[in-house]
Amino acid sequence: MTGNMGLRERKKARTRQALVDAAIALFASKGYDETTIADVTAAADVSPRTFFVHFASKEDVLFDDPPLKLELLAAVLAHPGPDETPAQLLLRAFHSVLHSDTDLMGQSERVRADLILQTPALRAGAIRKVLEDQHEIVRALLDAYPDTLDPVAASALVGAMVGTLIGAITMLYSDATVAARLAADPQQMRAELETAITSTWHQLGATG
Amino acid sequence: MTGNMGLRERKKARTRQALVDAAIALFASKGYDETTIADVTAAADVSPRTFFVHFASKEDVLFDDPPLKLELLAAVLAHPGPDETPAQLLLRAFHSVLHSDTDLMGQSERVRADLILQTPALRAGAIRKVLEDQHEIVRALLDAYPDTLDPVAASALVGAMVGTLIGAITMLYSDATVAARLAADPQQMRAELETAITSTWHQLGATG
DNA sequence: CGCAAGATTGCATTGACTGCAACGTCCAGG
DNA sequence: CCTGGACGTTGCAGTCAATGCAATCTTGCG
Repeated sequence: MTGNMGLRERKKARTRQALVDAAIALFASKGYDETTIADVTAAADVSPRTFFVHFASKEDVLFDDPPLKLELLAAVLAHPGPDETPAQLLLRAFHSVLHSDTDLMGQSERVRADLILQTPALRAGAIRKVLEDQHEIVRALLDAYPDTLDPVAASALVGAMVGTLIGAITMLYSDATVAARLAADPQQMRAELETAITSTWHQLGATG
Repeated sequence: MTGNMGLRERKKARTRQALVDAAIALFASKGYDETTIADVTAAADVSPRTFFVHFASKEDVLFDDPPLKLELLAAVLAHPGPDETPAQLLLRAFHSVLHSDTDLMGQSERVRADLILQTPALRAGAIRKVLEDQHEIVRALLDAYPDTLDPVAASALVGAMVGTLIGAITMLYSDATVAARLAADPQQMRAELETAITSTWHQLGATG
């Protein structure tokens, strides 16, 4: 991957990475709002104008790679089992992503998560991304059940899943003691999310 | 309410309303990004500086009154019935809000909803507001079940409800034919949301 | 009337973001 | 090898949102 590009592209990738690293370091030490683009570009030793060649906005530098494994999710959604309900399919897709090799509690993930949770502007940006992804999930789900599922129901279903996860994750990260416990054991995070989903859905089903 | 304030406050309120009206009119005709604060203040016949006396940001002028009836929600949540589960309480609170006299599909609501759905910057802002509200709902729910409910479960539960609603509402508004049908009959919106919630939750409960 | 509080305004400044044109470097075809 | 075009980078000028400060004008009250 990285090896077979020309010197030109390697150089470009290096400046991009320098910007990301500088930005995260500065955001973590000084705070997001207190860090200017000029600060970041100075630390990365490039011109301020260059920042916007690589990123569309200040917050975009933090969302370099997608946190959600959309492709994997879509792949699972593409093949519903016989007699599998949409909700069951969604749950199975979620499990696939959860048990893939995604790093959920790595070092840089922690720093990023802290920044996002602490900065209102970043919170909004992160959720915006998630909502965009949500739309694609809905589309994939509708493709899986083209005749039997109506759009509103599909969107509500996906919204419920995403909402459950966001609710759980938000609380897991914001509670300091819980966050510390999770940081110690990455496996714990999977278990937490697992029980959050199953227990929540079970309770929701028992309202009728 | 409006009558017993002095001339001073009435004037201030009038200025504020003039700004809101001018902003919505201009946003609707020219688009949000293409409308500057200077345009709005010129149309409202006040100084540009005055805008920020009334609103903290450009998007705030659209979120003048909260779309979610938080107080009502909190009031219901404060009095759980005996043997009522958290999920049941949440559902009951949602019903209360839905059947209050809130105008869900009024003219200005439609314009606002369209603007928010079409403008990325506004989507982010709306979500920020919803997340703040969500946090308060979680707190109210935890207060209702201080000993038996753990924070992560509560947050996941509320996230599921809010997520379900956002998913349904988004699709209801973005589908043009559906939106037209709803605009004709305001009562329809309530029914639509009602079935979205109950049917979604029922399906989620049948995943185990 | 006269004064204090509050509403509005002007001015200056910061910082995100954009369009444009220039300048250099890399890479391919001859 | 070397030359021309593609591409990464940069500087410059400009727009616009947002903020702090001080001045001005209006309202309400003694």
